[in-house]
Amino acid sequence: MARTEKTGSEAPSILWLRKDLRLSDHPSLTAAVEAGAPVIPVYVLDDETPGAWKPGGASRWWLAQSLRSLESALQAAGSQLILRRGEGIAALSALAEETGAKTIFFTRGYEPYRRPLEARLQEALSKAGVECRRFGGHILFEPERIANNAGDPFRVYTPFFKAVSARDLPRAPLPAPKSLPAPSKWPRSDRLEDWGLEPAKPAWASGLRESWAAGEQAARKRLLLFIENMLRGYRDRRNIPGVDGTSRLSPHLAFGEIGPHQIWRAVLTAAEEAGRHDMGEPYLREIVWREFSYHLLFHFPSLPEKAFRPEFDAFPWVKTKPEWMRAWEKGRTGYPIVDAGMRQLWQTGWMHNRVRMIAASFLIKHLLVPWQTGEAWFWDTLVDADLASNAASWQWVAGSGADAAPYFRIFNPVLQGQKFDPDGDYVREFCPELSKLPASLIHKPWEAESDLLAGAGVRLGETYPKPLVDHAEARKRALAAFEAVKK
DNA sequence: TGAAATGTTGGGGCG
DNA sequence: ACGCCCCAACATTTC
Repeated sequence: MARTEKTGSEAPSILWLRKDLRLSDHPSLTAAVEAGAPVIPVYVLDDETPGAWKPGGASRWWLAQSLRSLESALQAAGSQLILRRGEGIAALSALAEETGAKTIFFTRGYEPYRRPLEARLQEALSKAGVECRRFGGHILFEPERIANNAGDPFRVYTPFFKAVSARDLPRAPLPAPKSLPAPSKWPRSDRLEDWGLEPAKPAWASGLRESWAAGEQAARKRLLLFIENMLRGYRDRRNIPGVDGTSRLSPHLAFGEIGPHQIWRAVLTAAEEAGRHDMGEPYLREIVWREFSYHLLFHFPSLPEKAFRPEFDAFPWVKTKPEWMRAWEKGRTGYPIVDAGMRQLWQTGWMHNRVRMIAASFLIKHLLVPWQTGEAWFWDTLVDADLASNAASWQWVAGSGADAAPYFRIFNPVLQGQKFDPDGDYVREFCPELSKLPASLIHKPWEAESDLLAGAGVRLGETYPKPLVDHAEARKRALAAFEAVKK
């Protein structure tokens, strides 16, 4: 029987990896292994499929680290990672032909450009006699299966959360296979170094290197650390950017180094063991926000480009001022909490969620720059860049999204700073030129007496910028602009 | 997962 | 003692 021929001439399967760079809790990997044929894992760097959101700079850096990590994990399991570059369908068709593969396994995606890609792949390969087998795993529930009583997708978070909570618990995570059956002959692979995923200037990536460890092992370690030390205090600490109170799992989730089922199960188990059934809820609500974003993107594929509420198409954005945009990007707006956030993003590829809301609100409402412009910057600079979460969150802040913050809800960057960074620790870390200011003034240095500023070594307009816009004036202007979208 | 404007209340100063 | 005003402090409404 062919079954006894472990490494014989049996037709192999291809395991097409994308945002599922892990071995555990990986339904398509498990299915490929259980199918019994040799498995050829492949990652295709596809910068050519039209309409795709190509990974930005920070994501490409992370991807390189993650692929390295995955490669060694696969080797430890007796396998390899094949790297190919090019248009996805062509690359996979070629690989199937080279290897004589009869089946291709993959995890489905929910982005608008991935869905036609998967459909066309299936069409192309079936003509060549190759079977496509598609699995879930990236989110908790398939979007087709979650709907309200009318059969429509949810547009409001709370009912969505209730509907999801009422379902059976997400399935138990799958264990990683001990080993992957290897083909007798491995196909050619690109060299990762030749892909140029990491910036040529090492200075740019040094902050990323210092801040993160990519890969499945690091992801699981972080989850355990978070559950062990931080879950209990999450409700109170999650909004304070100056403390390490969040999970920081977002980049691991974005690349599929860990799956939401694993997180869900681990959090619930920890809560049960602590005898506090509801301990995990505040954090799991955030996981469900991610879920909600994916479902929204699935049902409304234009979410990354177009306002969910069409009346916002008429919004009178200010004609883009490149120098304002540059100031925001580089953390030179003159509002310390905004600038600290934007610098954290630039240096570490990540920004605390509370500060994301403040910085995004500032760009949209104080500077009246279209939310898509900020979305594009985040897409390029975030290591956790994720089309669904990014698009849904920017639209949430803009007020144009499903279940969004009302437009007139305008964050006051001074009050937000004082409320969530009361001692100024966060600002001090990322805006060191302000670090000698007292907490009472660190969020509004322009109100400090000149000798106090001098004593702290601050020269407004030189060492640290004056506010780009006056808050009260900007607020009035934003509210006036809002009149245009009121029906 | 707001902020600011506006309204209300009640204590205390003062003629 | 009384009415009047001022203005925190808190509550409600509006943006």
